[in-house]
Amino acid sequence: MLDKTFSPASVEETLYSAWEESGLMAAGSKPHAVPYTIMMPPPNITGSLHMGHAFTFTLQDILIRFYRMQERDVLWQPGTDHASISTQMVVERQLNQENLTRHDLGREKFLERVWKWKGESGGAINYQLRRLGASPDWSRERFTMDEGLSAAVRHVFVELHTQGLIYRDKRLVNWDPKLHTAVSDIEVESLPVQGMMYYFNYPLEGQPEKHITIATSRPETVFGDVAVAVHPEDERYHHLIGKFLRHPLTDQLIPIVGDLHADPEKFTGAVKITPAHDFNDFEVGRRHHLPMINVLDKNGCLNENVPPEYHGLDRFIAREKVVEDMTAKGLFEKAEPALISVPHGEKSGVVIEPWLMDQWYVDAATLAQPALKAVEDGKTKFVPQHWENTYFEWLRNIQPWCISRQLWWGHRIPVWYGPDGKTFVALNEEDAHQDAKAFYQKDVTLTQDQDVLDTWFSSALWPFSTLGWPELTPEYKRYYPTDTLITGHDIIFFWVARMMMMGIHFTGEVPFETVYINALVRDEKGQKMSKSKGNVVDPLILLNTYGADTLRFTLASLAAPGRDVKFSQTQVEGYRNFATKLWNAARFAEMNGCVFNPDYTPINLSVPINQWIVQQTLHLSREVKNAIEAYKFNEAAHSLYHFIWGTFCDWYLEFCKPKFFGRGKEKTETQETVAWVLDHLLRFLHPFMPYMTEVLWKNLHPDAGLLMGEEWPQDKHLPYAEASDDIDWLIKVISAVRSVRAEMNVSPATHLNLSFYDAGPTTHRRACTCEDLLLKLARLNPIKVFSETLISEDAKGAAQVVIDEATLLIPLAGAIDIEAEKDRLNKELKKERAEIEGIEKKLGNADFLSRAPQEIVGTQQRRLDTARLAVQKLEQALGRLSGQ
RNA sequence: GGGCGAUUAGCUCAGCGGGAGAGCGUCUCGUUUACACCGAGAGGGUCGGGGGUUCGAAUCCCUCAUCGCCCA
Repeated sequence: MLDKTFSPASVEETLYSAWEESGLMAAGSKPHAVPYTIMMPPPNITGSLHMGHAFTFTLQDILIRFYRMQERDVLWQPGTDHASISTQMVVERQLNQENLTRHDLGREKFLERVWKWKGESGGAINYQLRRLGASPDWSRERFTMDEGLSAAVRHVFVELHTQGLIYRDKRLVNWDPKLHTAVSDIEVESLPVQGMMYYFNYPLEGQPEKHITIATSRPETVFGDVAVAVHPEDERYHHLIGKFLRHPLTDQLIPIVGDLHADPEKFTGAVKITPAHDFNDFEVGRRHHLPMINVLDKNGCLNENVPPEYHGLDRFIAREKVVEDMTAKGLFEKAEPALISVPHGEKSGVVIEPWLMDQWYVDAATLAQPALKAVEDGKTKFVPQHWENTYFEWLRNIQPWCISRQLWWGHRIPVWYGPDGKTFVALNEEDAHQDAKAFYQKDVTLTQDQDVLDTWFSSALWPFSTLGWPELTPEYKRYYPTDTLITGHDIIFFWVARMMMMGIHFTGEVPFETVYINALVRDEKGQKMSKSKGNVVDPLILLNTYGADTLRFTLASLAAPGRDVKFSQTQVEGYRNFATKLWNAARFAEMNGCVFNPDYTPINLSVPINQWIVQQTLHLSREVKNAIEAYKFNEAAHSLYHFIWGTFCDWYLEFCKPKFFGRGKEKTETQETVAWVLDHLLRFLHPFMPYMTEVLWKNLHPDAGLLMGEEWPQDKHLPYAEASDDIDWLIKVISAVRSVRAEMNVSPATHLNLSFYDAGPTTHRRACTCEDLLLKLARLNPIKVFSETLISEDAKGAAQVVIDEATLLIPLAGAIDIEAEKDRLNKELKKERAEIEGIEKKLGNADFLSRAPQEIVGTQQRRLDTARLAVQKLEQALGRLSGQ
């Protein structure tokens, strides 16, 4: 016997173990089936489960469980990535508390420390994922720094280098002065900062009384100025192009150049050029062959390339001193407050410095071309499609990808340097030595590059490196290319585009057919959840409070494509209630002996309600299947909610009650049908609510295996159209009587009398076959059905309701309020007349008749006929009332 | 400045060319072989404004307004 309520906490852990031990999560158990593969975006090892994870992994698990039930050979590949910066920061913070730095330990000891941390506390998120009920193939779990995946990284590096697609270059990088590493341009966030624009006068060479006024927000970089640019067509300045200025603080001569970068509309129209410290200036410098003077060190302090009194000053202190000195020299014009866009490191939060240095780069522009084409040609599709614009935009304007990081934790760059600085790129040190020996004709000492690779370099290989590539393993051949990738839009640049580039370049195939971009989860006010705002909802608390099924169903129901999700707890409560509703329905079925009969088939049923519900159930099956296949998780959830609550519980189970009172064939058929429908509903709902459905499944099929391993029902055609219409009619009649009862303030306890007048043969038949249900659910005394028209005399003190051709008469005990009844009928009449007016207008339009599809015209005609009949009947009913 | 998206019932949102919908909330009433985390009934909207295309527009196009997000 089922408990009075479902208690998630008491079953989830046991069930999860049962699933895991069953082997059903493992790929490869159905060798003859078509594979279905999702590469789980690897959370980073420092992460813990947040709502975004809960959302995206719920959707992935729904697909995985669904396709598993569709008899596919499913691989959901789990794992974690090593997150160079974040992980290193976590461990460095620990060291700080011991008053140590990583330099005190040295590289080797530090890495030992990181591995130790990883073993103890890294990847906790994978246990939290189990709480959510996620069912990936844990036996295949991978980590980006596993030996196999690391080998793939080295292989790719060496190959790309051989092909000239990885190279070393001196360019501006985004330098993080706190973390002492270069970071990717997409890991830099521009934030508006309230700052100052300073206006300085740069005297003209030979005419010290004249000057050009430039505006800058970064006075501390003046020592790196090598020119001043003006727009070539700016009338104020163009005669000065080619002339020189005297640098106000260094006395150097710097040229005035004409360049389109100078915007005449902005500030003074003249801009100082500091190629070593600004990305735009870097380009200007290149165009005009200007020197580059680096004036900052790795900490963001001024270096030896500045006058001695500035040497070593922090950039922000130097800024003030420059302003003071300019003022002292009389070259300070003014300063005004301005909102300035300042680059900040996403991880460190400090102001990023564009800094000139040698780094390793990937020629992303070349790799981007096939990646662009693959999406343009539809080989990979984005859902919702508009996200392809973001992908296109980034790939079409892609910059060289700086892949070296001045960190210790990560894949060390497989490059060795000879005594003279000659580089040897090799899969391992031994190969490098061999190459070096061949080159130098003797043994030499090699030093490996100190840097590691960007974490995304290894993540970009995830779809195939996890499958054993570059070995052509059976898994790689079977599961690659994969089917679906689900991830957030914030990761299109970082990861999706890079997997596409690497995947196509190295395997010749796109890594996935479909990229589903899931929405962002926001708080109930629509704000991004963040720790600093304190509006973070912890999914683990929700899992503890409501259970995994409720959280999953809530998230699925919110997953309308292309729209951010506003998450509030009241929604969760609503879906908790839904789960309880299903639970109680299953209990009700059990209490009434609804036992599943393996020999039951839904094709030879005799009881209309059973014919009706099995037909509806198969319709639901198609609806849910289509919705999931189209990634419309919200529609699938909505269909299930509606069917289970609104159709199965509210109507069907109520219809069953009178049948359960009886005995014999009708009762048995109904009991078995309830069990059959429940069986189906559990299958449909399983991808969304795996735990509760599994418990109810066990209760329904004590001897069967896990629902997780069951199949989705086959589609069937059933010949029950008539029953379907009959039950629709029955529901209409019952609802009408209930409505009259409520509007006329008749106590629900009272049994009413009901007669049908003007009844045609169908109504006679329906009233006869459905009588028991009608009496019970509308709370009526035995009904009468007449083919004759109702006369005024009999309508006295009664309410009248029109359904199809028939008029229902409901005599109300005591005096009926005739005015209230007239109002009620007039309201109906008004509605119907408005309907007629609208349709007549359409049908009176010759263009409509000639141009609209026949099917539409037919529908309108039928609607008009129905409405006209209703009006006629309502007018008669009103006429009878007026006669009293 | 460029791009993308949003604007529909009190709130949160579906619908995206042919009958304005759901959940929550509100109001009224509660007789029942599961369920008060319940049942029955009701009220509530010129689908942001304006223009256009179409026989027909919440739905397609243009424009304006407001609000988000991304890029520069």
